[in-house]
Amino acid sequence: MKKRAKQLIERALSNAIQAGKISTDPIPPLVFEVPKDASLGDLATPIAMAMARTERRPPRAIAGDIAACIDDAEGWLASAEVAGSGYLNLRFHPRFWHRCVDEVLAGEHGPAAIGAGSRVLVEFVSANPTGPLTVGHGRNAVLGDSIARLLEATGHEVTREYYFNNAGRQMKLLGESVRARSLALLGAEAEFPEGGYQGDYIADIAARLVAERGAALRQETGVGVFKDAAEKSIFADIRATLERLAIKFDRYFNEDTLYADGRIDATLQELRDRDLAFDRDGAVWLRGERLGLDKDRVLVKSSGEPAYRLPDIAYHRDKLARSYHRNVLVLGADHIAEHQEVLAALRGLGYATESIHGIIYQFVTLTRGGVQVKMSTRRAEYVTVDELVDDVGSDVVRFFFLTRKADSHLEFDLDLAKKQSADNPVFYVQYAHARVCSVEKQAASQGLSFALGGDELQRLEAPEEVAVVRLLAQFGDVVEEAAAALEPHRVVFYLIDLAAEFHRFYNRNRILVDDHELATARYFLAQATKLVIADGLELLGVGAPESM
RNA sequence: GCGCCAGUAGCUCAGGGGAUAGAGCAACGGCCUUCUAAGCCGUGGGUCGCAGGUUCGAAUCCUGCCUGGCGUACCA
Repeated sequence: MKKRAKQLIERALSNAIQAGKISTDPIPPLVFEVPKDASLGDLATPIAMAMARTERRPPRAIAGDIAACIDDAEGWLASAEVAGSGYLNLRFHPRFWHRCVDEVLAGEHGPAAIGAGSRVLVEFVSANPTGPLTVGHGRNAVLGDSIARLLEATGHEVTREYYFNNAGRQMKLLGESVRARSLALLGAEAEFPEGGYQGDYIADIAARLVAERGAALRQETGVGVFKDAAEKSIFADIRATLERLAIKFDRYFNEDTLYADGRIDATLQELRDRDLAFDRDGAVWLRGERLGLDKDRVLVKSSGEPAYRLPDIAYHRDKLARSYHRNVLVLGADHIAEHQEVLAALRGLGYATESIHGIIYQFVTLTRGGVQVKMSTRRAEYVTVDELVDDVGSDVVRFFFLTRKADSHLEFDLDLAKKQSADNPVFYVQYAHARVCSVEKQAASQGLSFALGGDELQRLEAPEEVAVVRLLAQFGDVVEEAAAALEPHRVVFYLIDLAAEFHRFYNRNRILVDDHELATARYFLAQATKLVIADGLELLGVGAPESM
């Protein structure tokens, strides 16, 4: 919708310049907004107000000149009026709306391929394989996957990647925890490690291992067998959980490969070569001040083990070497500092980091009975994604996580999600889709069939009918803007608006009326709505049920 | 102390230079002999955290302050 308006006004502006009516150079950005009050028109631009100063004329006069220069040969506009303190308000002609419905029915309503030719890596989840995915990981997973869907829908070539932290101290601790539980099952003395993982899943893994290997485990001196079993088991569980949310990755990048092929050492050496790393107290440090950080940070602990940030830097070097046009990564708010360190180190190594877009989402607050629930994976105090999906289903979980922008804290009220799931707006949107399907069934059972032959859509004259079309026409704009901003929540709010307009239309008008021409017009309006809702829900990874 | 994010209706949140600030939930009152009432219509509800500043115009941008979350680990 905005695309058409933009073409018209851009041409009007150049006409006005040629006619000597406007001299501002350069012209300020041409933006359109949908007026809150539909009586003001379908689209408005404050461009004249933005030029008032340089033109040294009242905005209304400038807007009038632009309006007079509009060359609308195809007749899309019904009017272009100057309003308020200098808005130029456009109102589309009914034939424009009919065209929009036609486009939806023909499947031509989607966003433009603004990302054509652009290769994008989306890294998300990247949870350590030390336990089940929790609510916080759920937000990450759903956000990342929906961002990837938006990018794909706008023509980007997307790779979904999970950075698998299967190296380091936490994994060792995980192995020790399993070892302790296993030996206990075999009746041997085993001290549970300090700060070890206490979840039931550890005992389950130990039980399976004992069943498989028996008493031979008592001879295991290392932790390797236990760690490998735990990693394999937990990884399988994580994958299964993600699949329940309809999330699949194209690639799992294993952290241990960075150790195996020497890239950790190579990265450290390059940092040293550039004097960005130095030794102190038996550890190797990243030189903070030179990189614009507030202090020095440990790269290699005095124990000889790299701290987490060194492999992270090496991993990002690998990503950049793969030359994606954009590198999106989804991170919890607790990783902000680390993200800044990685970016600083990369710049210090001479890399351009403009392609990296970190989406930092704020924490999920979990409340139960109005009281906040504190979570800790190690103490096994958490609510898992699996539990949520068990209780309310994948659609509700996904939709819920996407109804807030990443910057906002998200309160997940467990009581509300579990007991009153029918109040969730996801049903409101899905219901609109199901209602259209119901109308289709009803029509079929009555032996009615509809076809668009010519002017039927002209019968869509009621305000609530036009209001639905106006929203349908915005779908492409919304998806493009959501993809550009990497903000799936825009699609969520759009769908709620569209569902609301459809329900209003549905309640005020019967679709299958005796007047066949009118019934045809309404039937296809409903069809178009159904198609757009299904497309929108698909972007969110939420199903569009045919009946509810 | 420093850094990032947030503060908008009773609650949860959209809007993030532009027209009279919106939605859902909660409260109250209406609407099913007719395509799904998981719906619709109506009513009430606001110092947009506070104070300055920039601007023709500020919930929106800038500065300071207050409150909350998260960081500020030789945890990841």
